[in-house]
Amino acid sequence: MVIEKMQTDKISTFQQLCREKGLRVTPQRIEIFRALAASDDHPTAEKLHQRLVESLPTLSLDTVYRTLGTFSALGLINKVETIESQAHFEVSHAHHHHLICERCKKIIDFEWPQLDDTDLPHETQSLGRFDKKSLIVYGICRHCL
Amino acid sequence: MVIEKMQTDKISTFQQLCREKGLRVTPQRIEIFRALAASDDHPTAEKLHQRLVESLPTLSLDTVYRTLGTFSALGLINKVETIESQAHFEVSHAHHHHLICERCKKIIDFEWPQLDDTDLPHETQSLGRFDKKSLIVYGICRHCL
DNA sequence: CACTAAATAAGAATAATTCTTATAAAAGAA
DNA sequence: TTCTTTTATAAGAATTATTCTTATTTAGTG
Repeated sequence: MVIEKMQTDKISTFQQLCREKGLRVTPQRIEIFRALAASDDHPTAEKLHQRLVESLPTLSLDTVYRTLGTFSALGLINKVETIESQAHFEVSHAHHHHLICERCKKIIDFEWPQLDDTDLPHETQSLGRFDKKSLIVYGICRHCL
Repeated sequence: MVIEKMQTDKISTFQQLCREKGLRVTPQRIEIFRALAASDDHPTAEKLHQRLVESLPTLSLDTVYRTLGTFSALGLINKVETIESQAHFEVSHAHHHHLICERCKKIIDFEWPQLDDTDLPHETQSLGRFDKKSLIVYGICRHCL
């Protein structure tokens, strides 16, 4: 799978992936993807832009937004939803969920295959076809406790 | 519990609740709460305002935002997080999760006590104290199928 | 009824994101 | 390679969602 490949060698297969999807490989796209893949936090577009202007001084914030949107539409990255106004992003990898610290707003990934494999309650079946589970668990992280 | 009371008779106990919390009972607050309690969708602040200007022609959008913020801080209502930019709101009731139709963006409540009662995977315990689970399941609703 | 603190309306301000347009640069063809 | 076509970018304007400022109004209390 594409996603699996990304995990083992995120950057080197990136150009390949773009071509498969019909996307041009631009320095901006490479750097934005690289920066996001190298992030262990879940940066906002703004934050990524701040990090990237050092290596690409002319990079516009709009390009970061546009590029993240493109990647997200193709499933290369995910938007992480929080209560906050700014969207957070991450490179796609094995399906996972998020812990969010209510104090410092840090977002932590965790996997829960047991949840992924559990069927929704029976009564939801009549409501439509819902499958993509996204769990957010709020609390206080270790550092803020 | 307060929340339980709300379910059985949402409006009539509302004034009582405000007083307990030290909030003044204003026509705006009553109407905003009433309108939200009467909603079976999960309206945005903007949408609520549109509905309310008919009965309260001078109501400002700012007041809707401010009031929803106040109610939310007190736990009377919840902000529902979606990928979209606008926040959605609902009156608090028994803890529940959300189905979101990717096509029409409709938000549907469902309960899953089994999930609520399940402990998080063991390895999350070292990361902090996380308890409030909020599950969103994406898919296609019955009408859009 | 009068007082005081809190809430509101109105519109300005801010923050996040998207759009417009002219320029630049990938990818493919010659 | 060079040319051509098409897509992507930068810059800044525009839009959207939300919050702030300030003057005015009003709920709660004595």
